[in-house]
Amino acid sequence: MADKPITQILEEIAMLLEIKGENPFKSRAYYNAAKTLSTVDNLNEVIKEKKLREIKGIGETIAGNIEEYFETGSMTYLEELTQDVPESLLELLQIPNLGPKKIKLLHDELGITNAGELEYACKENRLIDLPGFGKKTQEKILRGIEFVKRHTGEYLVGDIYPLAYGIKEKLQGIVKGGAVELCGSVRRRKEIVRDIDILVGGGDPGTISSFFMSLPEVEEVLVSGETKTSCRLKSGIETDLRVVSIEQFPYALMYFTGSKEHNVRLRGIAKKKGLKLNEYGLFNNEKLIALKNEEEIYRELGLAYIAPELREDMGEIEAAEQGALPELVELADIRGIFHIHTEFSDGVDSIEKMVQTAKHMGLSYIGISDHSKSAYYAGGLKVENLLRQWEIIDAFNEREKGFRIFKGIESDILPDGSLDYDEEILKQFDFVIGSIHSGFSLKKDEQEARIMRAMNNPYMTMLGHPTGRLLLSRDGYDIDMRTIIDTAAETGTIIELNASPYRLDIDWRYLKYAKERGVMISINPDAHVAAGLAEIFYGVGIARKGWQEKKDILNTRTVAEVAEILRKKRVSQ
DNA sequence: GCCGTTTTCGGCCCGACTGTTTTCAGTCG
Repeated sequence: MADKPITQILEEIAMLLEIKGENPFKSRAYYNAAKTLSTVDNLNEVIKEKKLREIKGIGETIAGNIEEYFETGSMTYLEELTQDVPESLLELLQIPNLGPKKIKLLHDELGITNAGELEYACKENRLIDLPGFGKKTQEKILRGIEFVKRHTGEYLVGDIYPLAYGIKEKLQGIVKGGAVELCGSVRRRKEIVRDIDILVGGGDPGTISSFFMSLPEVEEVLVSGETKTSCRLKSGIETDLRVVSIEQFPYALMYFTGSKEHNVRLRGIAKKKGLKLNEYGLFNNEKLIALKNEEEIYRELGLAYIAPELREDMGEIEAAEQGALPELVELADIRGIFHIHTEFSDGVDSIEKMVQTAKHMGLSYIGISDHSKSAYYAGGLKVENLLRQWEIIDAFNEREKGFRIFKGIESDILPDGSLDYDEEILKQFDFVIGSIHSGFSLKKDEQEARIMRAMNNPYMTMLGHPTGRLLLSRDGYDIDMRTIIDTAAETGTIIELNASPYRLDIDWRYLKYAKERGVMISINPDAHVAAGLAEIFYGVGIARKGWQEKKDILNTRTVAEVAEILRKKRVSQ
């Protein structure tokens, strides 16, 4: 069976077609097919039963290609394509401001096939004379290459967590009576991870390591020793497995969870008490102080238990000494979800499907917020479509008393800081998320002024994805987040913690400040498909990293409380 | 390449911005 997921193959074909300069709609057909298939649960079955053609967007040609790939492990069409356009050109699409047309020109005129060659060509000033290029473009491309290089070897937690969790589960299946835990940045719930650390306590190291190395996820074995095995997975990420005795497990868990900075502080505290702390134990004159879990180790050091998410040496040790740690919000505290797109704009699912999924998750309300009219690319809602959506929502709320849909919008914040509809419309929403989707490169003071003006609008309930960053691919716009948080505090505006693994924006490093300023946070998945609601999980992880408690989060509140909070800003102004 | 009671052929989302131009192509969202 084939190696790469079929959706990835289809996307690659789409990109190759773009670079080749073929009919753009042909390329889009492949993109669309990839997107559609990524939401099909039992894809293998569908392919086997020859039912691909029944899916909208999959026709004879694409279905045939997919079937060939599944039966033979290769695809003639893809192979033909890569004869003309080398696959290595695809990596150039990662570079900002570089699209298929320019890449084709670079390939045809300068024979460039990868990022390294392109960088060299920039340094040699060979791009300047190409038609459509100039000095600025060359500089931009060079900066873009730097950006991409800075982030190689980094992965989105959303891509890695399910993978890591799956491996953990498999290991758990063979380690009887022992313990298996994910450590490192994954356990600390960082937004970006560089590797996966897995710790096993108990069991035979040889057996466990062999099992790990033989997993289908593994591409190659890098290191294979007594207690440590390192593999590169097919996804490219390095994964370290360590096997220790069950007695060593808590100390090793603490040690391999990190962060390094947190560990350094802990070892310092141990030293002051005349003790020694390392991955094998806490020792008093070489004599092990036997402890059963991390809680006991922290207690022995005179500290309250510090949750993994907080272990960044950003004030948690001092707080643990003083018994002033926060009681962190938990996934189970979430009662409802805002920032949901539906088929009315660029989402794929209906309001009903979203409600159904939310109910299934045990939630008691959702807030629908499709794009506003200026967001053409995302099918932003004209007023007549809004009215149609409101009718559906009103009818639902009338019919079902146990679940509430809040009427909202993700309104573009226009370049002058105004919102996208007249007051007459705005006042009919239960909530308005104001977001920036254009004009990313305004000067810092202009961008801040724009956002601040929007926040001063009494109808803007919350600020969506405050920096607009896309993790590992685009920096956020240039703003001082503290200024924005201050304005949120002054205007009573809620700040979104966008839970999409691509964003995780506001950054957790600012959440503590937001808490100090009394700014309320809403953890929003920005879901464009029903399955996206589950991404709230990543948002809760980030909220915990930012010291957020249940009371700090809008969507831990009951329907009645939420309704009251959403109204507060507009009646107070 | 896909789709269809406006269509089996001719559409398929489109406007802003940038840098390159002298009226526009490419990229982005």
